[in-house]
Amino acid sequence: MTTPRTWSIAELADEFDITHRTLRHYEAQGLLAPERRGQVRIYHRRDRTRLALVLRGRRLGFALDEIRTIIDMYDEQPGEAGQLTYLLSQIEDRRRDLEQRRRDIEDSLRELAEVERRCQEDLRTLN
Amino acid sequence: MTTPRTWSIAELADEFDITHRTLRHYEAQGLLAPERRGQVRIYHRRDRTRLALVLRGRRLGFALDEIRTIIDMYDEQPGEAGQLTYLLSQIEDRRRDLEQRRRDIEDSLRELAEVERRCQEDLRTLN
DNA sequence: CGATCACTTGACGTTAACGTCAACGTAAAG
DNA sequence: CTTTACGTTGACGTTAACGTCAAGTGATCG
Repeated sequence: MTTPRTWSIAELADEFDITHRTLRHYEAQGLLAPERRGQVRIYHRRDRTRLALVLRGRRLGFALDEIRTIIDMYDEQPGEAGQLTYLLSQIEDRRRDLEQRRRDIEDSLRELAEVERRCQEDLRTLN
Repeated sequence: MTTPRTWSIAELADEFDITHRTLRHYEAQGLLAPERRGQVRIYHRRDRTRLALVLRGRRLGFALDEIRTIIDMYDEQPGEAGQLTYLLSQIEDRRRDLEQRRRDIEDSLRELAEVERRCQEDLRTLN
């Protein structure tokens, strides 16, 4: 039997190319909650996964507290029907947001391609 | 012959649901450069278009100075071959960035769909 | 002609997301 | 046993992107 792997703060910081300050900040914001061995933080695979989600949210330009509510949606254990329908409405909001972003991105990519085309054409006429 | 339409700061702010402060801020950052009739700003269709690009960049989570360099890429009139190849490399960087974001978004959408599915299943078992 | 808009500049305030010390604990290594 | 490495908690600093006054200007309306 193998003991499940854990990480120190420096190991996680290295792997994801962030600082320990960032990790402590995320913890202070309630995004992570690593185990404590005395004073020292021990990150489990679960923390690692959450961190990856946080960083993806960050790449997408979400604020940290938005990210928290999103992530909390994922591993919530919902009880009653009211909470479930509320969660579903939240999901709808998120989906709309993400789909708007996707449209924005695809528009941007199309326009980039157009600029690139003109660029290469200009380059050819220079030769 | 119809005179081309222009906008006041309030009209643009209303239309795009931002404040005049935001518009002045974008101008201070070099993102917009409306005409001046005396002291007063007159926005032309060109400014309107740039504003739309800025706001799209903002929705995508870009910083304002990134947005400026991106937008400047669009309506630059490049002369020599060196600048053209440099511009092409910039375009490549942007494209990579945007494609990463698109992947992130599609992953997020997939996971959202999964959470939604489980939610609706839970709802059914409650009935 | 005084009031009311719509607009202007200037300057300081605010929030988020960390950066950057300072000062301390602790465990292994020489 | 002291140095070194790695970790910890404050606490204040910084930057971006505006918000929020305050105080003034110019056109128009009754």
